[in-house]
This record gives sequence, structure tokens and C-alpha cells, in this order.
Amino acid sequence: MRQNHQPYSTEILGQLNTIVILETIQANGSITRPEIIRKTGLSFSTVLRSTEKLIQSGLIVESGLEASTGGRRSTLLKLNDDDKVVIGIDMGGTKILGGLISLSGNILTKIKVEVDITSSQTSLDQLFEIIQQLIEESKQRNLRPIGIGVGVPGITDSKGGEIVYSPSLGWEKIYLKDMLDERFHLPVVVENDVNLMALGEYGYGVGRGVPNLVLLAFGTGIGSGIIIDGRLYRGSTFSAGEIGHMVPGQKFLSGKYEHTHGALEFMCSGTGIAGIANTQLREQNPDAVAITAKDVFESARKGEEWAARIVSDVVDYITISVANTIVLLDPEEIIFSGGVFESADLLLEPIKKRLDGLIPMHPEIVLSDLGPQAAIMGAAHQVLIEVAKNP
Amino acid sequence: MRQNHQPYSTEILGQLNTIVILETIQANGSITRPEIIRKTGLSFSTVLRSTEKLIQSGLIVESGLEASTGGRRSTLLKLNDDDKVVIGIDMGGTKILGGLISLSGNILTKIKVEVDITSSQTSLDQLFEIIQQLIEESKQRNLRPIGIGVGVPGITDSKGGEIVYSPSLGWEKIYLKDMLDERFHLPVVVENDVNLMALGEYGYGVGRGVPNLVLLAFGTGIGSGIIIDGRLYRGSTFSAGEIGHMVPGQKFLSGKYEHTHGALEFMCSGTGIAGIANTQLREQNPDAVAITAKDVFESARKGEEWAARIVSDVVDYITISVANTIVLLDPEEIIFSGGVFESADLLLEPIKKRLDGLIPMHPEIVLSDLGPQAAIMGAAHQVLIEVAKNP
DNA sequence: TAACAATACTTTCATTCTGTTTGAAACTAT
DNA sequence: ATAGTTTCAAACAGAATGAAAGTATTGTTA
Repeated sequence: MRQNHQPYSTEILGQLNTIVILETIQANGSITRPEIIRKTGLSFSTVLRSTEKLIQSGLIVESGLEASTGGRRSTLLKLNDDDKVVIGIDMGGTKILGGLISLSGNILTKIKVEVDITSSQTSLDQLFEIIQQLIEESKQRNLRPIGIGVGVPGITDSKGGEIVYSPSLGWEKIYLKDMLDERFHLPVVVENDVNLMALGEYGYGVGRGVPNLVLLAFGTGIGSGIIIDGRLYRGSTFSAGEIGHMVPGQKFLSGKYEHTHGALEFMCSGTGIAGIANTQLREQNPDAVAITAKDVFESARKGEEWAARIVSDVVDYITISVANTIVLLDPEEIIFSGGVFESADLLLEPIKKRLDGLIPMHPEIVLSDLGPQAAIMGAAHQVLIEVAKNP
Repeated sequence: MRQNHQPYSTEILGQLNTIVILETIQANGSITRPEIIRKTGLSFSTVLRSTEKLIQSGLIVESGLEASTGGRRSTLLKLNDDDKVVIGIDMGGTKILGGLISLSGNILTKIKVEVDITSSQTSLDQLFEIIQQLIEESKQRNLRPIGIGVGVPGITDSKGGEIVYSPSLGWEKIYLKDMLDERFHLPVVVENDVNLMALGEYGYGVGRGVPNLVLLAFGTGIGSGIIIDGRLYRGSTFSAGEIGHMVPGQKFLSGKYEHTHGALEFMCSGTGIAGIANTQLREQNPDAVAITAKDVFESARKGEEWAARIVSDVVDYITISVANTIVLLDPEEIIFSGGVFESADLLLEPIKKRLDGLIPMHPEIVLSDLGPQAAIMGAAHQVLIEVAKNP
């Protein structure tokens, strides 16, 4: 028999309520204690004590007084934007994006480098190097990093801080949290990159304060991040939301996608779209120059028939994947993200139109707010939460 | 701004741990306190106090002593099967199934009647009548009902106890919990029927103690029940798991399924399968007698080509829906259920075969244990949990 | 301008959890 | 018979919540 639930103690009780309060402050930007009471249902004592702790640990600050509502004026609380930052890293398949992010979600510095995937060690060294740079940068600016958050494409055991398997980085069984802990002596969060994107939108973006949302990322690869009740849903083997492997029709059943990136990814990812286009073009002209997904969309905009057909198929398959996601999870909001949605002008409205009348649920369907920065901002959010647990 | 989370108090802290303990007892049938400690990670005093309360309220009983492991023999604890029962009702589209279920999941009495859907009042009256009968039956047997659980096909707000919309019963905005509370003065649980089936398998069936599972029900209609971390996942509008509306391919995009039962349901439900078969048969012979899904499977078993084709399609579409479910939710276990799976001999292995190599996750895929009784047993489970919260 | 009402904050206290410690009881092995 | 192990029971401290009473600040009104 497996263990079903975690045991609950007064300690984690306090942590949970602290998070509730912190997220309320984050979602509202600036808020008074009485308002927190009304929104959370907690008692004044609890709110007072919790905010006191958060102030003491420097995560939030008092910021002036609210106008009176008939009596004594209440003090406004907001996230500390003066001297605390999070170090957020997005390990992409091709690029590493690092940044210093203030607690309220402002990116203060960015560093971007090409990944060197010669070996797992080279990319790890790059990661360490970037973190070191960001720490120094924060020192120069008189900022104190409260923690490090790293997003990795692949399967991550965020509890154990292990990268289980990341094919694009060539990482396998890398105990990244331990490594970073030891080296930098800061709280560390390790998480799947798309999961972090979802958290970023939840904390600072278009999903701010929406407790049930799904972010669908169509980029070089395809993935999704699922937030249920304000927490990441990771599944039983940390593989939830791997929608690249969705099967969007009968004809995909004969394919063996287990060890590739999946049927949907084959049709709708950036690489997939380019691949389909190039195959078609080469059929007509064996010496055709290879094009990218972006080129396909550009041609479609110019009204070229072959490209419009491909885009129409892409719209179809994305619609199928969104519909299936909505039907299964019934989220409040769907967020589209990733490089493919840089061509949202050709995608969003057609998708919405195809969904119209197709399924009975009608969640908000929106575009990502944070774009390529979503992951490092998600890192900021998650580190903030993690630090708030033990201030 | 919406409220994100519930506030946590010591009271619900106790409730949560009590549930953890109760489910551990339920999942193991018969277990000692030290064993509970090992499985849950809770302290001895917590387990002791909690079990004391559960014993006092009569939900569990001590049942003899375990063999010694070197010292004092420990007492075995199990669910009270002697004098406590749950009244479980499954309001089907055509039949009502009611039963007295002992806390350990034995069905002591069953009542089955055809639903009278003349009006919403007639079926409600039938429900009241059956509950009344079961209460009297329990009196005769010297049993005490601890609560009433009702499963309804449709959208139910289980927190408010409201039937939001049940087309097959013609119910809309029925505050069933309040009605039953007032009439019978017992704790009441109102829940979607497929959700209850999932809970039944989780508590007493093939999913016993598996905290992350999905039950897929292919019957007259199609639905699914999602259990995450041992709790039902209901979605933001109580519509999670409505997989009848899954879109299993490009050709379904032109259909307007919003106000019907959905694209997948059109292909794979009992009614859907029969409909497809009858349409085909009538094309060949306009006077063909209408057949049922069961007939189709029977013909396929006899090797009739036309039926085998239909069944193969059904296998395809079920495979697609399962694959998409797995990919999105990454559960530990998938449970197939419903009338269509009475022909599991033609379905299960082919489905598994088609899944082989298709996706990278490999959850257990099994058949329902409890069959048509799953829902009322789920009712028993949920009522048990609900009562344990406030013994 | 002073009294009053309303609201926000502070402090104190009782309650309800958890987990630890200590000791008694029950059992096995030597 | 003795020693050691394990379970069970009770007492206690720690942490968190929420309620209540008191203080501070602000706006209103006579």
C-alpha cells in the first residue's frame, strides 16, 4: 500500500495560510489588512501575525495609508520591491535566459546565452556561471536574492529537486537542487519550464489570481502547465500536461510516438509545422530551401494556398487539443503561449470560431502576457511562495 | 477579485488527518494503530485520539488483536460493519438503484425501480419514497443510517448540494441537499453519478487506495470521474471530466455538439454505437429492425464484417480518449466502466495494444470491479468521509 | 471645538490541533 | 524468573487559530 496523503500539522497549517495571504497581496498589488480578511475569510489575528512575519522577513512592506472608510485609516501592504529579488533561470533547448526579478514581477536584469550542449557538464557550468553573474549584479545594485528558481524542459521531480530526464539538455538524474544548494546557499526551486510559465501567468500575468487555469505552450516543442486551486498539478510521475503526446485523430493511432515528441507535437509545434511544410515543398521541388514555421505563417498571410492549408490544419489540431483539455479539466482560463503564437493573428480567432458550439464549457481563452519571460517570472513566484513558507 | 483558497483552521486540520486515518483503515480493511502510524507518518497521539473519536462515533470498531511482533499485541481496527449503514442512491437516466451499504462496502439491500420522468416532481417523489423504504428496512434490521448519498447524472454543485442541470432527469436548479436534509435529518451528499463511481472504485474497488485515478464510464452516455490526491476533482464549473464532449479527430470539428452529448459520445456511447449501426443497416435495407450496441458486439464476436468494423472504430476512439486523458492527467490508474465494457473481451486488449508505443506514460489500465453498484458504493464512501469530519 | 461613532490596530486569552516524553501493561525470548 | 520489545495511555509543551476586550486614529456632527 502506498501512502495516500501527507500528514497535516499546525506548522504546515501556518504555511498554507501565509501563502493564502501572500497570494492575495500579490494578486491585488496593494491591499489593506481588513481587505485581506474579507477576501480570505481569515481572522484579524491571523492576518496580523502573518503579515507581521512577512514584513519582518522583508517579503512585504507597508506602503502608506488607504483613504478612510469612516474610521481609522488602514495601512496598505505590498510586495517588497526595494531590496529583494529572485534569481530566475529558464534553461531552454537552445538558449538560457536568466534574470533578476523583483518580488512584484519586474525584471531588473536579463542575461541570455546560447546553450552549450556538448555535455551535461558544459550546460551545467553555464547555469552556475549565470547564477554567479546575477548574484554579483545584485550585490552591485544593493539587492538581496531570496532564492533561485530554475525552469528545465523535461521531467522534473520538483520535490526532490531532481531533473529526471531532459532530452534537449541531455540531462538525466541530475540532482540540481542539491548542487545549487551547496554552491550558493540559497533556497532553490527546480521545475519544468512550462509549469513555471503557467505559474508566471498565474502570479504576474494574464492569469493573475485565477486559481484554475491551463497554459498551453506551442513552441519548438509542445507542453502545458496545469494550475488547480492555485497549485501546480504535476501528475503521478511528474508528466501531467505533456500534451505534445495528445492523439488528435484516428490516423495518428498507427504511429509510434512514445519515444518521439508525440503526435500533436508532430503537427503543431514549430518544428512540426516546418517539417510538414518542407516535406510538401520538397515533393514539388527536391532542391527546395528549408523554411521555418514563421515562413509558413508569413506565406499564409500573403494568401499562398499551400501555406493557408497547413495553417488551417494547425488551427484544427490546436482546437482539438484545447477542446479536449477544457472538457477534461474545466478550467476557468486557457492561456496560449509559445513561439507559434507569435502568429496569433492567424490562430486565435479561428480557434475560437472552431470552438464555438463545439463544447459546452466556455473558459476565457487568452494570449500569454509575459511571453518569453513567463518562465523566469514563474520562478520568481514559486521562490516567493517557497520562501514565505519558512521566513 | 475572487477568493483563491479556503482558509485553513485547526478544525479542518483535524478533519483532514481524521480522513487520512479513516481512508487508511478503509484501504487496508483491518489494520493496527502502529501500522497506521507507519503508513501516514502521523504521531501516536494523533492516531490514538483520532481513532478514539471514530470509535466513539461508531464509524470504526476494535476487532481483536494482531499477532505479537515481539511485544504487546496491537489491536486491530476496522470499519463498523455491525450496525451502521449508508443509504446510497444512483439516479440513472432510466432506473433508480438504491441500497443499504455497510461501511466496509457490503450491499445489504437493493431496490431498483424504473424512473418516472413525467415531471421533475415524479422522479423526486420516487427518490423520497425509496429513501423512506430504505430507512424502514434499516430499522427492521436494527441498523442505523449515518447519512444519505445520491448520485445524479448531470452537473451537480456538491458543495451547495444543488443539481445544476440534469437533462436526463429533467432536473434544473434543484436544491436536493436542502430537501433531503429537511425531510430526513441526516447528513446528505449530492454528487455526479460518474464521480461517485470513481469514488466507489477508490474506496472499495479496483482503485482502492490509489490516490490518482480516472474512471472512464462508457454507458448510455459517456463521462469520467477524476480523483486527484484522494479527492474528487470537479473543475471550475463542476463540469470536469465531461469526456463525452472530447473531440477525437479533425472531422468532428464541423459538428455542433455543444447542446448534444458530444462528439465522443456520438461515436462510443451505447446509444452512439447503436445509432451508427442502425444508420448503416438502414442504408442497405430501409426496413431493418433497430439493434442495440450489445447486438453489434455480439455480431462482431460471430465474425460479421460490418460489426467488426464498427467495433474497431469504437476501439480507436476509446483509445484516443484514454490516451488524451493519460497524457493530460498522468494518473496512476485508468478504470473502464459502463455498459459498453460488458463487452470488454472485444475492447480491453485491443485498446491496450493500440496504446502500446503510442504514449510514454503507462498507468495501470483495468476494468471496473463494482460494475453497476459502483455509484452507490461511492455514495457510501463519500458519506463516510463527510460524517468522519464531524463525528 | 468637543463629543461621538466607526474603523483599524494591539493585546490577551481560550481552544484545538500536533508531537514528544514518560510510564504502565502486555507480550516474547532467553 | 528476568530482560527486552512493543503497544497503549496520559500528561505536557508548542504552534496556530479565533474571539474578545482594549487602544488608537479618523471622520462626523452638534
